Amino acid sequence: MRSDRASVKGRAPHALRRLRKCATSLATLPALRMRLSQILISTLRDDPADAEIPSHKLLARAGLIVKIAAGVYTFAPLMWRTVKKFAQIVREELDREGANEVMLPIMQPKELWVSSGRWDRYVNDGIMFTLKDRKGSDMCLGPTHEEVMTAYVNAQVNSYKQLPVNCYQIQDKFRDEIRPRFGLMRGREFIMMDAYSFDADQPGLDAAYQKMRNAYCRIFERCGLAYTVVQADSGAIGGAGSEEFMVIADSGEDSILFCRESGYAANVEKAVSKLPPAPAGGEPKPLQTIATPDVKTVAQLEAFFPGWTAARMAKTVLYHVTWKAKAKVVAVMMRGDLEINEVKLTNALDALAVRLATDDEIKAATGADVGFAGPVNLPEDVPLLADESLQGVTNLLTGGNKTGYHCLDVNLGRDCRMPSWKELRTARAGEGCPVSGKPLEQARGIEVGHIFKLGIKYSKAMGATFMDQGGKPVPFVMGCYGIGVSRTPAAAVEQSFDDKGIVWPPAIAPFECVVAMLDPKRDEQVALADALYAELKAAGVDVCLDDRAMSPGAKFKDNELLGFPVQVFVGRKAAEGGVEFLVRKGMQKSECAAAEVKAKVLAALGR
RNA sequence: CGGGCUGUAGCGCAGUUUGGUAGCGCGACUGGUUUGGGACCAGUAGGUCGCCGGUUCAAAUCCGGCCAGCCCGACCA
Repeated sequence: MRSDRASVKGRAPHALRRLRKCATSLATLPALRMRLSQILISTLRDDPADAEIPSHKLLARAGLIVKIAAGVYTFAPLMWRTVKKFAQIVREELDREGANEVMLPIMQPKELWVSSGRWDRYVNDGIMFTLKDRKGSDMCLGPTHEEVMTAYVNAQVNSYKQLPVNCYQIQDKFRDEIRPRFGLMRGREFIMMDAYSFDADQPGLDAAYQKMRNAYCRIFERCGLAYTVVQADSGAIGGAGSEEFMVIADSGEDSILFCRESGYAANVEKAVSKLPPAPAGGEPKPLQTIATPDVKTVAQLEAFFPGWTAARMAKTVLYHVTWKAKAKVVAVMMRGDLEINEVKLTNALDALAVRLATDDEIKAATGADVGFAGPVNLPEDVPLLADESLQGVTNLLTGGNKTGYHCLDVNLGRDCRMPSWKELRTARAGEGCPVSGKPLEQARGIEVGHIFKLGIKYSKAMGATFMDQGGKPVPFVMGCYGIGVSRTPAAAVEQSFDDKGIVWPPAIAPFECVVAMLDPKRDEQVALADALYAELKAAGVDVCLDDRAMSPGAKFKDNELLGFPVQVFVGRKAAEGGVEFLVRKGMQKSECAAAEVKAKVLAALGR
């Protein structure tokens, strides 16, 4: 090796030496300037027709993202700078916790997914992009990387002495979303950081999880985002816990409930609440069946039976439930004034999926048309679940299981089977916080991060084990952790914009500062702008020089739209050393002397 | 997967009802005049009207099929 190297160098081929001579010496190159005139920027005057939410409109109008297909985008140079800056923050904070950055393949063989048992489900759900290679072998584009990472670590780690291990990557992900929308928020190709921790036992996992949680908090804090950590549904996987990091924004796809008093916060999919009890039904009365033609909804029943409030009614909703090997129609009872949470229902049944039964399925299962389902005389083969809110409630009003009839004074267990009690209710704003009892508040959130205690689901399925101290093979105890790397900058825009355009948080702005010469044909403006650029650059500011030939008005508008946090305009007062200074957030504009610029920029950036 | 809407120049749109051989604004290009809030004047280029088929002397326009995109539904017993 050593001698090979030396000899190659010593006998460099003639042609290679010539090549070297052609290269320009670095010392003779002019100082590097980030000039906007050399960066591909194409802002639009109008909002694109297909954009709905502010971040999508603004990112598209600023030319920062360009759609190539539904949910598939090109990142323009300035946007890519932003994404790279965010990715770098993610890297720094994960590395601080001892995680290892790797790069896993996007294209993956079917066998890997079969080994974890996920191939059929992902293919049937249509969420995975699949393809065949020239030999006809099935491949897929990774929607997530548990399989690859588990296989990788399993192959490298044999002993408990090598644990814990935490690896992550920042990589393109592919999911064939049912409905791609909102620009970068829900794309079919997107960038994600996914990390996976491997521990010997549960306490190890708990510690790994906590480290990641801390890192995530630092990441979103550094970006200047208003975010909250909420309890999240952990899906059919179960597990000890899962939390989501939510950026608060009106356009968020998730609904969260929270309490200022106790700090309780949860995704509505998971949230629980304290509920005012239903009005007392009194001592059990005899069951009655009453003709209620065309009365099908709770609202109609309240009108039909004056005095009966929805809280004393029990609606019976029929669901078509799918498990791995079977499917069935299930009856679910809920207090009339409350709503069923389908995520909780799916979990309670340990099912793959639930959906409302069709009219035909309802008729087949209950013998009655839609609107008249109830527990009384419900066929034995239809499982009966009920929400805990109905527990102990006497003399209920329910459907009669017969078209055109409802039952009054139904008492569960007496007039029908005793249902299986579950917590199935959707918590709502205004109901009591489960911790403090104070009314819960509601907000919309954009999920930018999700951390998850996986346990041994994948390691067990895939036979990924290490040798413990007793010399026995034991499955890894895993955690997985994701951050939407392309989504988070979009969420930042969603949280920070005004009528003039984007207002980037400094930490992830394409540039922290722009120095714009309003007339690049005037030597004194060019010279002053260039000097200020050099001074700011030397002071560690990520600055660019706007030397584009445009009218002053256009230049103001363009920079406002692009949203650089600090903007310095060199114009007609350049000869006297005067410039204009703009803090984009709040649009505070002032004039100052060139000599003050550096201090003002650093102050505006909080340094 | 259902329901609705849309597809005409790089972008935003009109024209389709009542068929007659394609237009507006922005943008682009050339020349000139400009230079503090998306400048002005003159000129130029750019469109198989999403695709395929049908009706017709004639189709952006009418009919059929397909494709693409967007919005909504997925709390109703």
